Amino acid sequence: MGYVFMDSSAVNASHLRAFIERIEKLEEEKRAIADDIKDVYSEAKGTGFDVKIIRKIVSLRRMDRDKRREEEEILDLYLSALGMAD
Amino acid sequence: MGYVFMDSSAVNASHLRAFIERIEKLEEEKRAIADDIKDVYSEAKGTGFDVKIIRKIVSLRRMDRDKRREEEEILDLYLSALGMAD
Amino acid sequence: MGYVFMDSSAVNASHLRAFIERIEKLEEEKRAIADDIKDVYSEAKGTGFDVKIIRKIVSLRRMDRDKRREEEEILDLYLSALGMAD
Amino acid sequence: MGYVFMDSSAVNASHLRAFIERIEKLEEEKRAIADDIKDVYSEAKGTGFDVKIIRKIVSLRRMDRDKRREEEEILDLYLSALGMAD
DNA sequence: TCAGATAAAATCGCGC
DNA sequence: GCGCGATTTTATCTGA
Repeated sequence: MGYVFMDSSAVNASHLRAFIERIEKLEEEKRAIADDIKDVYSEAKGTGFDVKIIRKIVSLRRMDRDKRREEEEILDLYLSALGMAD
Repeated sequence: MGYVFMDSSAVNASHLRAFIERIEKLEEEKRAIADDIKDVYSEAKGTGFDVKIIRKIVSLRRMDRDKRREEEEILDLYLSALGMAD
Repeated sequence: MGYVFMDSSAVNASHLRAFIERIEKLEEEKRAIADDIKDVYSEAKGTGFDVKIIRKIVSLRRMDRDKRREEEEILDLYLSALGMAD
Repeated sequence: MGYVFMDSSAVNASHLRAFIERIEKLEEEKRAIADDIKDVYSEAKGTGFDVKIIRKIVSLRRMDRDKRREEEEILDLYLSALGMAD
């Protein structure tokens, strides 16, 4: 703000503003990517694919990934419980 | 309400009240079951089981069920797309 | 399991299985009630009510109840402190 | 795939695969940004800010933006109706 | 444009 | 008290 001496409210306000700007910038980027995803679905649809099926495939592949990760986590839990954790 | 002739606001209010009471009753039941679930976890913990592991097992089994259901759904989608739906 | 003598792992496994089954049964019941609640909202909607508003009413009433309960608890604390608890 | 002559199924499969990969890549990026946002909130919290309040501010500012944009759109409509659109 | 489904954000509640 | 997972509420999207 150009002032050398600022009371703590001003510092706070300035910090707060910075946080908010970073968040809003990131949210804007996120929204842009969401739009890109929508575009890809549209393009796929325009090429004759069934969007519903593609969504389901993507969803199933995500579930596979999630399940695999959860299985690794529970393995770690088991090993910990057995005192064999790395 | 005991009145034979009610204007539509009264009818509305009465209906609204009935809906709200049904919802609140159901939510109370739901809360009671959530408490029961908590009790089972506590009991398991008291028997020496690791709650975290049980939660993970329950979660994995739920994922299995979900995945199986999604796979059936996508199969239906494929069959529909091929004009072979039942 | 039909065996008279089981080692502790088997006992453990059997207990664990029982806990998991109880939890899953309760979770299923909870889910069923959640569905019922959704149905009531749908029915209300079909009767011309605004679901969003009903949700808000239910939420406000829940807050009121919680507030009242908390006030009663504070009153109990006061009474206890005064040696006048029931 | 290295083949000059592919039947249409292979072409389809290849196209489908490409769409799915693009979607998954974008979803991964989106998730990464969501994580970044969470990190900023955490950082703000660590600096002593109330996350709930920051969320509310961000939300209000978003509403303002939407409202402003909507008002501009309405203004454009008016101008169009008057044959004064840019 | 609306309902119904899907996904995201915010909130709640638990265990550590 | 804080992260983390579950739940709930809100917003978005798609197909009719």
